[in-house]
Amino acid sequence: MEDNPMADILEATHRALCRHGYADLTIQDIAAESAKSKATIHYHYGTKEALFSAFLDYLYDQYTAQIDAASGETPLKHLHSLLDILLWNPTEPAKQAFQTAILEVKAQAPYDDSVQEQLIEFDAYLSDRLQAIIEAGIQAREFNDEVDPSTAADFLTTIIKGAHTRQVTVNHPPEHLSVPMTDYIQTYLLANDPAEAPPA
Amino acid sequence: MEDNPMADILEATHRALCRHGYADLTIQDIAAESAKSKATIHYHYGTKEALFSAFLDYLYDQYTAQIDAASGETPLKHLHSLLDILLWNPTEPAKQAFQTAILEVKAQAPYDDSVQEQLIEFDAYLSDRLQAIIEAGIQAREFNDEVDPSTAADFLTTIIKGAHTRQVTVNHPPEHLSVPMTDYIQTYLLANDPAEAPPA
DNA sequence: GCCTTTTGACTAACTGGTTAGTAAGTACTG
DNA sequence: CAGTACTTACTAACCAGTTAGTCAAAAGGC
Repeated sequence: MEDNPMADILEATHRALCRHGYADLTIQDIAAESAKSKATIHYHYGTKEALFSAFLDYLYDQYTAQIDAASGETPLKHLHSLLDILLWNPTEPAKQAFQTAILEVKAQAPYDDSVQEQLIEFDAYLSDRLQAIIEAGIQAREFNDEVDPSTAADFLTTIIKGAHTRQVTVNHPPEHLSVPMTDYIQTYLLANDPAEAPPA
Repeated sequence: MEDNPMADILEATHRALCRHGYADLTIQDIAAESAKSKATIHYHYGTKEALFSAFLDYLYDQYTAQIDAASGETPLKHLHSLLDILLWNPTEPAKQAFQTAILEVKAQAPYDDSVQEQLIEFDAYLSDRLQAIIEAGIQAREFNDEVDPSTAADFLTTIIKGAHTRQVTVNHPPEHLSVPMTDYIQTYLLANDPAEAPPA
């Protein structure tokens, strides 16, 4: 399309992945989606494995950009903005197929060191960003300074990943997280003038 | 082995699943693991899909039994016992392969209604048991009666699933959950004589 | 002898990857 | 500018390997 065959193929991979899932993703599917022949895909990327590794790099850039797009006047608002992007946003059925395919890839990580290394970077980026927001909140005296930013960021990361997994496997809407998540932030993270502590 | 070919095949399926993973699980693998021929597997279970559906039923019984094995003198101890079983226990590398295979199955749920229905039962059983424990804790005045048992059980379920996903995909040890999880239970669930509230 | 269980041999479908070859554009050379 | 060499992009045809599922025949128990 845009006179860049390599990029075309990556975009076609994205579409084919959503349409067929990772387990059933064939070079032929990608070829069909890119209006090229199967051999052309091999010509540009060699093996299927090499293509997919390049695709994960391409996804990583999108992922970090999405996370960086979160913003807010205060650390608390920044945090909520990030949660919006990661939890309430991917409810759309269009992105649901993508979430499913990503979970398939995650499940393949233990069988493929290269994939696992790349997924670790995804995970670390999110966790690091969360930690930075929490540290900023503490510094601004908006968050409780007794909170350990690393532990709390790790906890939030686990919750987010759990929501994604349950959404894919049992169709559990991430909206259910809204109340307990807000409560957790309110009670744990915020620098409470010790007035009230409303539980879930 | 035990003069019950059907059961033998299910156990062989378990072993083959751990050894090869779900994506690479073939009837031939199961046959090899059961010391039977491929055709014999088909004779007893028909299609691969039917076999795997029966295998999930078999797993469900094990899963619920494992959850029911949790116990404690008080609801709080009961809850910690259950978390022990679900989080700190599956660290052993033997069970790690199994966790990985299960995540592969979870990722296939959206493509197979039958699998998804079965996985929903797994999820619901855990969430229901957690809810029952929380309700018992409230009734015993050990837990805060302002907590909504359904919401809290759902939150805990999501956290547990998130820990499993991260353990498989990025080798993240569930032990990291210990501190924030204990804090959450302490601060949220427990009926605090409003003395102290130590965050993470 | 009959009914269940088991098996080896086979097939149809599909997959990743290879190869020989085409077409079009670019760079170099005299 | 004409001709040649080289490169990029692409393709149809093909290959080797794998897999779920079938089937007729053999083995085993009662």
